[in-house]
Amino acid sequence: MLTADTADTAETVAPTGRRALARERTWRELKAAALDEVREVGPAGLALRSVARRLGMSPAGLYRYVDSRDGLLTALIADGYHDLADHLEVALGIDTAALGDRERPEPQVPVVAAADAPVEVRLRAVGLAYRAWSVTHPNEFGLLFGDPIPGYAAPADGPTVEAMARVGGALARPLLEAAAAGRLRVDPVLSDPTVAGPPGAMDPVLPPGTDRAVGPLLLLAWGRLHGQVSLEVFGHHHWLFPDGCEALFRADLERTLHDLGLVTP
Amino acid sequence: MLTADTADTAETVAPTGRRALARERTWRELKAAALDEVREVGPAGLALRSVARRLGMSPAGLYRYVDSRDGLLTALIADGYHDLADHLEVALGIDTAALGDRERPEPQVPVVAAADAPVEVRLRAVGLAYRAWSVTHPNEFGLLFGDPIPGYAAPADGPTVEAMARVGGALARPLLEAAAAGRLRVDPVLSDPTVAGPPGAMDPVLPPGTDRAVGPLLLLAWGRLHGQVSLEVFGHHHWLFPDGCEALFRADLERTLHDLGLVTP
DNA sequence: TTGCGTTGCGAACAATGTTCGCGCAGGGTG
DNA sequence: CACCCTGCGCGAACATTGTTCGCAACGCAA
Repeated sequence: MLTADTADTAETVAPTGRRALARERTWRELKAAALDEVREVGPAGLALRSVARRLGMSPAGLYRYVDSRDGLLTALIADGYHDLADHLEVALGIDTAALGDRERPEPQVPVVAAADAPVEVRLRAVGLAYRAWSVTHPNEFGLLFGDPIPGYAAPADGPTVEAMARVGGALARPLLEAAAAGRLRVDPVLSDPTVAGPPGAMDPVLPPGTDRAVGPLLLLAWGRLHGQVSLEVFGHHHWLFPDGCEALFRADLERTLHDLGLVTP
Repeated sequence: MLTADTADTAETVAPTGRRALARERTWRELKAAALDEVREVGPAGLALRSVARRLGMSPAGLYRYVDSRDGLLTALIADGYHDLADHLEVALGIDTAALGDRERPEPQVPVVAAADAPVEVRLRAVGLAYRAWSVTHPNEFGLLFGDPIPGYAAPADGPTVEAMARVGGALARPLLEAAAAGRLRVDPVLSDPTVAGPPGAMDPVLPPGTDRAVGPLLLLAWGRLHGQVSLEVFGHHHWLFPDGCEALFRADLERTLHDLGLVTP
């Protein structure tokens, strides 16, 4: 049983067969219902019996598709990473490589920077898209970046890390372009082996052979974006800072562009 | 009933009386047991019945001290903010103003910068202490900064915001000192009213009359610290970056000092 | 001592995740 | 075309959780 996972993770075999199609459809409906519930009550409030009710199904019936509540959550996490990655790629003008069962490419993002735009414009676009997705999907953001579900560690080959590698790859893309164009000012501190890590780290995100300093630079920029967004989405900025969150985010983003040497003061 | 809350939030009346002392003691034991459980199984895994078992109490008995599971969580959140603030203040050489029932000032932090140290040293110290506490208290970090508990909004006058204001105040202190010394380079973007917010925002953290740009600067620096720490603690950095987290954090911190004009390249 | 407020307990209720065994229908195989 | 059998869904059940209610015991003040 639970062939849905294999059909979802590795889409090697064609999902031919009438039965497999029905299974796939209800599996999608199940995830959609669960995602609706997460949107309403948050990741911690997701109840299997409630999504069963939405589907008009028995609670036990769900276990033909899911091995546990946490398993459903990890499936939603993987989908969430893919959704975020789709948005980031759209912001970069990429037509969302290899979208499988999720049908919708997303039109509206604050800034879209085509592939021939200058790198600073592209980095700005992907940063703003990161925030825009997070602010408009707070509960999914919590699902992806909030408390990890207790006792769970993502299997290194699981769909979760592959999906997360996609968002890392989208964030890295402008940096790689800048590095290729020689426009990236690399801080000597970041090239230090203790910072850059062993060669081969970041392999799932960065192509092999890239400058050792790009990895730390990516994580540094990502961490900055993420910090502002995380504090804002979880209500820590908004608490003492009602309306300036986006402006503050833009200011920090600009500062980061400057730190990377991509823009002159 | 539930006089413990009032006795805990406002310690106006002396807790005289033999009974009040016993009540206070079991209330502390209760919070300690709950905190132990949070440390072991995470905030989402905290079970009232389990802490009741630890205390050798009936589950119903807990409700003489707690109005709900979420109420207990908010009490732990407030305590967590205070604990973090204590660590930050210790790193700044302040003797942890007004510690009430929590008895322990904390000796070991990576860097302690006395009040007469240069501001950049002090800001470094508080930043490193922020990370050190978070990394050594991952589940409490998740409690404070992870998913907000569903449907809960901190009451504006509650103990939670007061405690959080303490950590904001500790982070702000070096910035205020730098501003007072005229050493803070203020980005004109950050003085813009749309970024700085209405006058009077950040009142619980910053003393009135401080430069309007200090608030955004604080949130900017805090967001940077927080982003790196959050990604690290929740396992997103560690996943593709085994050992360089502290070095990366230090690099970003140094970059931030530079952005603030507190250190020359 | 008497009385009252506080404290704790046992039982109970609703809701949750999860398992087990059964029926049943539909699809691939003879 | 007929058959079997695989997969799907269900009902019931069990353990565990948060929470409430009424009752018993106890400390403290009058």
